[in-house]
Amino acid sequence: MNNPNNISHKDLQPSLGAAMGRAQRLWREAINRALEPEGSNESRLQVMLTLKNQGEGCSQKVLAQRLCIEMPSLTRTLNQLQAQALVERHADPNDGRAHTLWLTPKGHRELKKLEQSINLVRQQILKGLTDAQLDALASIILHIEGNARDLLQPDRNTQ
Amino acid sequence: MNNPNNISHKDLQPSLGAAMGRAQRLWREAINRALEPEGSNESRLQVMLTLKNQGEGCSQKVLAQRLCIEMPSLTRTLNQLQAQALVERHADPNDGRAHTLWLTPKGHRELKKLEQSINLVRQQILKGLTDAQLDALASIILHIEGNARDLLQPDRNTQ
DNA sequence: CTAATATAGTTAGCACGCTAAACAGTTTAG
DNA sequence: CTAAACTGTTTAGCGTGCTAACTATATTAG
Repeated sequence: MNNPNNISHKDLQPSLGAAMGRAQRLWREAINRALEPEGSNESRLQVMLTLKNQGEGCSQKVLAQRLCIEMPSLTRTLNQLQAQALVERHADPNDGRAHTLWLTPKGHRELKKLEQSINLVRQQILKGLTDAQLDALASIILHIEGNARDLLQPDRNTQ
Repeated sequence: MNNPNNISHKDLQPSLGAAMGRAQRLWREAINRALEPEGSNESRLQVMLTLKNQGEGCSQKVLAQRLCIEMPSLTRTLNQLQAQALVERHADPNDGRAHTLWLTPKGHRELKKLEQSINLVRQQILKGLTDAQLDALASIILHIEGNARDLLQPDRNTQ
C-alpha cells in the first residue's frame, strides 16, 4: 500500500507545503471529473453548498467570508452559476449596492445530485484513513492556517 | 490558541480539501513574502533546491518528475531563473532535443541565502506542531495523494 | 445639506498549476 | 535508407486563487 507508517516528515523536507498543494490539486481534479457530467465543478459546488448550509439570502461579501475566498473570485463563480440558472442575485432592499443570493429551485435539485456524486468521491479519496487521522489532519491544517495568518498579519487578517 | 484539540473533521465537512488548499495558499504566500526581497519565490526556490539536492545536469523531463509538476510549468519557471542568470540550460551532447540543467555560481550563492530565509518561515509556520504531528501529516497527505491518483487512473499515473 | 470617507460589487490583469497541440530530434520497422 | 512512431521542449490558452483600481451607493462629519 502507499501508506507505510514509517514515513517521516523529514523525508518530505522541505516540500511538505508542496505535497499539500499536490494532494489538494489531485483531490480537486478527482472531484471535477465526477462533477463534469453534471456540468459542475468543485468551486461552483462549494458555493452552492455553503449557500444552502449556511443560509440563503446573504450578501456576496458574507458568502465570500464564509468560503474564505476574495470577492472577485466569488463574482466569477456566481456569474457561472447564474448563467446556469442555479443561483440568482436579487437586489437587497436595504442596501442599493448589495445583492442577496438565492438558489433557484433548479439549483436545489441539481445540488442534491451533486452531493451524492461528491460523497462517493470523498469516500474513495479518504479510503483507508481512520476518523482519528482525519481529526488529526483537520486540526493540523487549521493550526498551520492560523500560524500562516499570524505571520502574514496585519495585511491578511484584515480580510 | 487556534488549535483546540477537539476539532472534528466533521466540522470541516465537506470542505477538508478546501481547507488544505487554503493552508497551502497561505503557506506559499508567507514564503513568497520572505523571498520577495531576494527576488525569488516559492516555485523558483523549489526548482533550485531540487536541482541542487537531487543532482545538477539532469534534463527538464527528469526535473519535472522530481518536482511532480508538468513540463510546461517547469519551462516557465526555468525561463525566469535563466533570465535571472541563476540557472543555465546546456545542450545535451547525447540528445539534441534535451537540455541539461545547471545552477550558475550566482545561483548557488543566492540559493544559500534563500535557504536561510525559508527555514525561518518554515519554523514559524509549523510552530506548535510536534514531530509526531508532522509525521502524521506527511503520511496522511501521501495517502490521500495515492488514493486520488488511483482514482484518476489510468489517465494520471501515466505521467 | 454637502463633502469626505467607507463599503458592495465588478473589471482587469497576475501567478502558477494544468492540458492540447506544434516542433524538432531520436528511435524503430520494413 | 526512409517512413512511422516516439520523446523532450515549447507555445497557447484554461481555471481559480489573488491584488489593484473603478463604480455606485451608504454613511459620517462639519
